[in-house]
Amino acid sequence: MNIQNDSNLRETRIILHVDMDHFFSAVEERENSSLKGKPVVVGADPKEGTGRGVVSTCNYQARYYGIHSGMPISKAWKLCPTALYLPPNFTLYTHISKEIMNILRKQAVIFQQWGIDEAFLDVSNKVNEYKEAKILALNIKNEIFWNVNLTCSIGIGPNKLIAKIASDYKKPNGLTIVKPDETRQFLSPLPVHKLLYVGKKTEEKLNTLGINTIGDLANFDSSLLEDRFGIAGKNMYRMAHGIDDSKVQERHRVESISNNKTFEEDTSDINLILDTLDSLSSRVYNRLVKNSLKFKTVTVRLRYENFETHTYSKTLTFKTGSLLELTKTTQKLLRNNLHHDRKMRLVGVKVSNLSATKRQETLIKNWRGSYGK
DNA sequence: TCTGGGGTCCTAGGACCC
DNA sequence: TCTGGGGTCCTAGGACCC
Repeated sequence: MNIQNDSNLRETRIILHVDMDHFFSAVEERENSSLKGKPVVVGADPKEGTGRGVVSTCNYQARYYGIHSGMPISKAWKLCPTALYLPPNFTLYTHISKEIMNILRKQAVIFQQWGIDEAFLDVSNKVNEYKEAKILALNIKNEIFWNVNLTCSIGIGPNKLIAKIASDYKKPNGLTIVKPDETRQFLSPLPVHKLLYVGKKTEEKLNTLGINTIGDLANFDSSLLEDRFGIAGKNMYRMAHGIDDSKVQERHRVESISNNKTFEEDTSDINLILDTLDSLSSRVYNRLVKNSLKFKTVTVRLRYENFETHTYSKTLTFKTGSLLELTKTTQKLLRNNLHHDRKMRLVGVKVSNLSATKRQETLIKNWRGSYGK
């Protein structure tokens, strides 16, 4: 692999990554000022320490107690029973997210939303140097604060990877700039899990190879990484050298629609399981209709009490938008694969292999027509 | 610790076609 | 009688993201 050849490309772009600070709990604090200064946890109902589910987001006061997103809500309760526990209000968060994304989209022609509260902006055509990019970032922070009264952290770098790691470097309300000639120094001491797509499992495997920091990874034998991790190993090695050619681009096509339900208590009540499956199918169907989509593949997800999870899918011979077809298929998949000797923790329904219905095709055609495309 | 819900992408084996 | 090579689609599982 020739690292040198890529440096020209990577030095031509200036990318911003904008990340809202503890978004859900920040919104809750904004809506109710009496929460300010207190530990706030948004997530599942803790039920005095017996609740299931996890922490979605928590503010910095709650983090002081060791609480973090993804943590079981029962553990959060043990760490801080006096924190304020709130259920997530997705309707509100989605509404505010749209306001924020509209502000950001106006700042960059090349824009990509990433989750509900993050976005990448390619501002290469808008600013000439990092000094200008910094001014732009400060303006963005001001505009967001002025309009929605929330703070964000921004990272600026020569590609998405660097920008993303930089936005996480100083929080909350941070601004971190990493110029192309500073990337190596910036990345080197950071733990490998800071890299995009290096999660818990990959980090463990890397640690056993004696790789702990991104610097360790950059100095490791690239062909050995490729042998061990395949394409992912190749990408990791490039990332460790600060190289990332991926484009900032908005994705609009939906690949799948799914709904899952974890039972309040693990159950072997077949009627409850079937009723839940049907209601999940209906919810998925409603979203299909709303988006004018048809499906071809149906997947049922079963999770047992020991957390063992299986997925079973069936691809139909035709595309359909029929609720009857969906419920028939999910019920069949469930009946053919259910283990009756174990209690069920979760069931899920997913549709994929999606395509537009006639109605959506017409809408797209009209939209293109009105824009002269 | 006892693990949500909504997604995307990748891998690997097998069926099937030419 | 023993067995190709390329391509696509399907299925199941898994890692990762917010």
